[in-house]
Amino acid sequence: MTVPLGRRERKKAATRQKIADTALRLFLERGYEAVGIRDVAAEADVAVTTLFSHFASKEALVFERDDDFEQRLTGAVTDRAPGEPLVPALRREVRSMVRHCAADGAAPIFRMIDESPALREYEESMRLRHAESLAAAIGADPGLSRGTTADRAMARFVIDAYSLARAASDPDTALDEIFRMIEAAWAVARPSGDSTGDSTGEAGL
Amino acid sequence: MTVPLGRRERKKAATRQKIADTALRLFLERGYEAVGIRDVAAEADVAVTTLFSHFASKEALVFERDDDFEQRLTGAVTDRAPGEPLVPALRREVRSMVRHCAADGAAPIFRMIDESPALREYEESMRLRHAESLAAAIGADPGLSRGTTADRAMARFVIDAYSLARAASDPDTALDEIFRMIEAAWAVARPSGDSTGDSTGEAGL
DNA sequence: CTCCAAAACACTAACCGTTAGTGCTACGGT
DNA sequence: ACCGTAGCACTAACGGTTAGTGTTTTGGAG
Repeated sequence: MTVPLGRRERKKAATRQKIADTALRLFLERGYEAVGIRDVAAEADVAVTTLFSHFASKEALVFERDDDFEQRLTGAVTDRAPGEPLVPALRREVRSMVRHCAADGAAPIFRMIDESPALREYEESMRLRHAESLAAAIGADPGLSRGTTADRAMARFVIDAYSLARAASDPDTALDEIFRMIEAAWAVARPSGDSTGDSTGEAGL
Repeated sequence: MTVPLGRRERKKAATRQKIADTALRLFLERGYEAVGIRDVAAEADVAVTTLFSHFASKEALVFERDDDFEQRLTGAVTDRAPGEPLVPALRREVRSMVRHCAADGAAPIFRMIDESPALREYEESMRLRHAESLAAAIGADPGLSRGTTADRAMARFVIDAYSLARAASDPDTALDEIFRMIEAAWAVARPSGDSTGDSTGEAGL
């Protein structure tokens, strides 16, 4: 577990990285839709099947580092300062993510995403998966969880905030506004019936 | 506009309906993924290109009547009883929609959707389009709109409620819980900066 | 009624993302 | 030094989708 990366794994990682770099370069040069999988494979000097053994789909080439996003979200919940309330921690993290999208280095990539329906669609369904993880992270904290349904709703709202803020002309203001709404929603979240299956004995109030 | 449908349009509509009916029948008989476009076209006795002139994609065959969904949502906003608040009207409409999904007639279709990743993904991105329409409907009512950002967030939350309730083991309870959160969120929605680009002279307060 | 422009429809052939099938080769553990 | 595994390659195909082209149907104008 202590990173005993052998030659094989290093080579594999190198191949993966080479494919991702090549793909991103070609996409930015010629446009996402104008570049075919066969082009990327040829330019990266690998077979098409090899490319698909590293990436599940063409879109996945663009969101190579999407695990980071997921881990930052769940980390904001699990690693927050002791006693810190949930919503501000999430807001801080989401704000940082949104800003990163507009940073000089990442901006062209996100412009490309916004211009391609296929990529936008892929990103949204990726975010939905992230929401599931976030909901699980919230639900795993006994002092936090307010029932499966409320946790899931919360996670969705947070993802919505990210999505909407990124698309807004003034992301910071939009984010503040949406998180004010989220804060209010979370404040009243308190299951009444809770027939969601995980009756873990609500230690509420 | 008073339905002066000529023979041509009637024939066209009939062809479209025949394709949709055939497709749904085949999908339910053999499973969505097991049926190819060429199968549907052959069974409906049309050319593949004709099929695609009526439906934009294979998935669209399943969600043939998705306009209804959109219009019911926006209608719940625009046609609500005078003086009725927004949130209860939306909750009523969404509840009715969720129940319809579980009704005997529609249940097999929605089970098929839930079992196919392609269909689930398509549905989610369809809902996102519906959310845009809903946000526009809310924004179009001067007595309702609380700014572009809040309206959009609200629309997303409502779509989330639908999605989550449909997946919940007890949809009715889940819907109540989420809408309690939505109600609270809407209550605090009030733009402060509002530099969302459409500065149409905010008649606020 | 006749003729025209438009639109629906058909057919072929292909494009593109993706996968199955089949090996070969190089690496890591023993 | 050896063997099992896993990474990689290649061919060929599948399935959704579209371009290109030509034919039929239809509603409307004269």
